[in-house]
Amino acid sequence: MSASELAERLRAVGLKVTGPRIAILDAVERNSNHPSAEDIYQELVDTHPSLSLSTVYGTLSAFVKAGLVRKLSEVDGRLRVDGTKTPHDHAICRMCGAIFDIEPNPKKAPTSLSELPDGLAVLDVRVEYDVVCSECKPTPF
Amino acid sequence: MSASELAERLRAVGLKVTGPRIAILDAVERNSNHPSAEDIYQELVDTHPSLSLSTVYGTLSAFVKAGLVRKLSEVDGRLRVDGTKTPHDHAICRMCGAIFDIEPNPKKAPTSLSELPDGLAVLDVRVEYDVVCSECKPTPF
DNA sequence: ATAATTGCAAAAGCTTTGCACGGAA
DNA sequence: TTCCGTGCAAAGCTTTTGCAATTAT
Repeated sequence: MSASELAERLRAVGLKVTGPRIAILDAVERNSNHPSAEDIYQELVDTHPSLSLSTVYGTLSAFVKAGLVRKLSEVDGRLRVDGTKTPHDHAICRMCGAIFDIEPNPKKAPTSLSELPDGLAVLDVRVEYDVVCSECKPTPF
Repeated sequence: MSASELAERLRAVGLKVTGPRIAILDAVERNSNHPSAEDIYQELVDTHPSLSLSTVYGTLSAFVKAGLVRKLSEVDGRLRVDGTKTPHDHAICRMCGAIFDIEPNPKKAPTSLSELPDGLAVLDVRVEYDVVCSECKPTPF
């Protein structure tokens, strides 16, 4: 995806277009590895020497809020993001932390008895909705 | 649940029976508030003055590994546990961190379009499997 | 008796914050 | 011009670790 296309996507959600934001959005969407903030920083610091880790954190937070990227559970204490366009489920190995993409079965709810590929032994399943509750929902006026 | 019943449940999963473990298991199962480690520590420290926070962490970790309690995503950077017997989904408010129990619909996979009670506006859905991958799976011998 | 658990303190790790400078609109 | 974003350093929080004393089996 070209820089101008990335810029357009930033504008579309009301974010100012800056060098760091284009670079970070590009990195997140190109990486299918569910990178952490540190991963993204390390990938970009060679080509963007002035980039700082705190900018990566702030930018990812803005992207999540804007819906540009999806946030996974913190895996072993680290934030992980997913910038792919098509939503899917994830399997996370409790021992090594590896993350596998899982295609959801639209016909039934996920259960810990589900058959998963690649010899993945399921210990538990989490289904979590990110919401805004009625208390926090901003009143029109 | 009585102390002897709690002790029995610990023995059943191969954990030694100790005062802190009984107290913590009891607190987790009685609290339907998805408590954090600190929450549990604060609840117990009055009646168990010698209890330490690091013991709560270690004990919760052992309980999760043994399958006695379920682990949620870290909500705003904090581990949360759920000690209820019947699995269910969760809705987490992005603004205030409140956690709501959601009854799963077995007939269809969860989506961000799902209708949720209590005026909850859904921003995203996460489905995550806790697994042991084939690399980490211990070989029989 | 033996091995595991506990509690304390300190360390580690990730993320956030404050503030001054620079850049986008 | 005005406000927002950036970068640096430092602070903040949660969680983990090392170790000696205690406890369960």
